[in-house]
Amino acid sequence: MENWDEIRTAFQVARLGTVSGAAEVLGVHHATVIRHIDALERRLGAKLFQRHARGYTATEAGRDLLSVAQTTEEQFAHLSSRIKGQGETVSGELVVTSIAGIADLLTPVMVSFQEKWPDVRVRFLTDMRVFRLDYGEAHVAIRAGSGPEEPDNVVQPLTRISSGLYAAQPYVDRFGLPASEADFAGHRFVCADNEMTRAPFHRWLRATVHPDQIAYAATEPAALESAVLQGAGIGFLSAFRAVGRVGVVEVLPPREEWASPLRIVTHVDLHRTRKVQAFLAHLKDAAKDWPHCS
Amino acid sequence: MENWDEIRTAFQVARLGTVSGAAEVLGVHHATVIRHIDALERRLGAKLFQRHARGYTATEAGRDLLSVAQTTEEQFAHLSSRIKGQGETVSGELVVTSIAGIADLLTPVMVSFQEKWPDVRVRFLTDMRVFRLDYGEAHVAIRAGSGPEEPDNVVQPLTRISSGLYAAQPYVDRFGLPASEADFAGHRFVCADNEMTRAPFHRWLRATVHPDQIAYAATEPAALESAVLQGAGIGFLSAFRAVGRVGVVEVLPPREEWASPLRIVTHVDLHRTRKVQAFLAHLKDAAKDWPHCS
DNA sequence: ACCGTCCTGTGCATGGGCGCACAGAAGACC
DNA sequence: GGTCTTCTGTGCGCCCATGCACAGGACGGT
Repeated sequence: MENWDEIRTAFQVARLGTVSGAAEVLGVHHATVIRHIDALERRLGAKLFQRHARGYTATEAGRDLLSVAQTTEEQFAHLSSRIKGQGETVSGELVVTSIAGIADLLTPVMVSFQEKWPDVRVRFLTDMRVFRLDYGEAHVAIRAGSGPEEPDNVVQPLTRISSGLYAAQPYVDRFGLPASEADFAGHRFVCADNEMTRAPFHRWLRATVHPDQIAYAATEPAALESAVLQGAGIGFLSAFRAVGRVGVVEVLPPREEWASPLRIVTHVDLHRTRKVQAFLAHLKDAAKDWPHCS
Repeated sequence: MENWDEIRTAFQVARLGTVSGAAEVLGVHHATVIRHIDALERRLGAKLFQRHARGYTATEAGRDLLSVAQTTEEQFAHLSSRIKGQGETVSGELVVTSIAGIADLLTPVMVSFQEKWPDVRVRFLTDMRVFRLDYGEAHVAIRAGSGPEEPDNVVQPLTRISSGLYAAQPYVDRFGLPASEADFAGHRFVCADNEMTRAPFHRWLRATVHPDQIAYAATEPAALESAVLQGAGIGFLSAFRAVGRVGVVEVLPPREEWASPLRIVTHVDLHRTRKVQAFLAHLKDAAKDWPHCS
C-alpha cells in the first residue's frame, strides 16, 4: 500500500460522493482525482467505486477505505496541531547535560523549573563523553572553558566559577599551612593528571610548583576533590563547594585568573523554541544568585 | 496536514534514521526524501529531525510522527489486504433485488446460500422502483421480461415461470367454469391496469377478451393475485403459486407463450467477483428444481 | 420537450517533482 | 594517519503527473 496521497484522494471521493467535490477540497484538478482512483483500484485489483454520471458511490471496499482514512485524517490533524503548537508551548522533554561538578548547582534550578512548568519532563544527563547537540542528544548543555563548538551551536556565557587553593585539616596538621605561594616549598599538591587540562588553575599549578611536589594526580574531577578532602595534598576546589565546609582550610583565596567560565550551549534549531528560551531565562536568573560566582 | 506521502517519507526516515535508507525502502531517490522532509518541516514550522552527516535523528516531534504514522501504515496494510482478499473470498454483503412476486422462490435460495457461506450477510431488497446496479445499489438483480438494460450490466437467462388462468372457488360457484377460451363470453377477468404491461399473458388477455370483461384492474401484481383469489374474476397466476392451492381452480393450463422469462442481471465490475459468481451458481442450481419453471 | 447545470472522462501542452551526478563531510577500519 | 565507505546536500536536465479545454451524458426545472 504505497502512495498515501491516492488513499487521501479516494477518501475524499468516498466522503463527498463526487470527483469534482473531492477535487475542489483537495485543491487539484478533477482529472487528477480520476487518475488517482484509477491507479489505486488498478493496484488493489478491486473496484472502490461504482462510477456513474452523477458521481461515484463507494463499494464495500470503498466504505472500508473511508472509515480507515477517516481516522487517519483525524490522527494526522491532531499530530499537526501538536507539532505546530509544541514549538510555542513549554512542555515535553527538556534534556540538559553538564559536567558532573556543577550538578548540585544545577539541580535546584531544574527542579524549580519543573515546578514552574509542570508539563515539562526534565532529563539531566552527565557522562564522561560530551553529548552532541547536533545529534539531538540534549536541548541545553552547560559546559566549562571555551572549547571549540559545532558551527550550528549557539554559545552564551553563563557565569564564572571561582576556585581557590584548599587543604584538608589532616594535611594542615601534618604539613602546616603555607602563608603564600612563595612558601610552597616542601608542600604536596593534588593536580589533574592530564597535562592538557583546560582548567586555568591546573595550568597555573603545573607552572608554579615543581612536578615532584604533585603527590597525587587523577583524571576524574571527583577523584581530585576527594583526594584534597582526605588530605593527600593541597589542591584546587570550587569555592562554592569549599567555603564553609568543615575540615577544609583555605590556602590561597580565589583569584580572577583561576575562575572557570561556564557557557550555555544549545543547537540553533532548538534555541528558538519557547521551551528552551524559558529554561535559559530561568537558568540565567538563578545563576545570578549562585555563591562564589560572577 | 495535506500531502500524506510526505508524512510517509518522514515516517520511514524516523524509523530507519537515515535518508538513504528511507529512500531505498520507498523506492525513490534520496534527494526526493530530503525535499519531502524540508517541505514538511517548512509547512509545520518545526523541526522533525536533527540533521547530521551520519543520518537524521528524530526530535520529539519526529518521534510523535513516527508513532502516529506507524499505526497508519499498519492500518493501511490491513486495509489493503482486506480489499485485495475480498474479491477472492465469499464474504461481506451480498445485496439481491427482485420483483416481489418471486420472493418466496428466492428466499430459500438465499437462506441456504447464507448457510453455505456464513461470512456472507444477505440483504434482499424489493421495491417498486428498479434498483440501479451501476449506482451500486445491489450486486444481483433478478428481473422479469426482457427490458432494456444499462450497457455495463451483464444479463443471463435464469428460467421461465409458467403462468396459467385460474379462478377462485367462490367465482366458479357464481359464474361457472369456461371449458375453453371460446367459452369466455359472460365471464369476468382480472388484468393489469397498465396497458403497456410487458407480461405476455396480460397482453394475450387484453387481446383475447373484450375490455368490458375486465372487471378488476390493478397496477400492483400482489393486488391482482389477491383479487383473483377472492373471486373478483378469472386471472393469471404463476403456476407455482396456484397449483395445489385449496380454493383455486385451473381455468386454462399454462402455455409456453405465457411463460415469463426471468433473467439475472449483475454489474460487470461485480460480476467477476467470487462472491457474485458463487451466488449465481447457487441460484442457477436451485432454479433447476423450481416447480412449474423451465 | 427543451434548455441549463453538473457531473464524468479524455487528448494535449506545460510545469514541477524526480532522478542523476557530483561535491563535501564524517565515521570506520586498517 | 590514511583510505575507504557512507551519508547528506545541491544544481541540472528530463519526464511524468498535473492542469486545461472540450466532449458527452444525466438529471432537474421551466
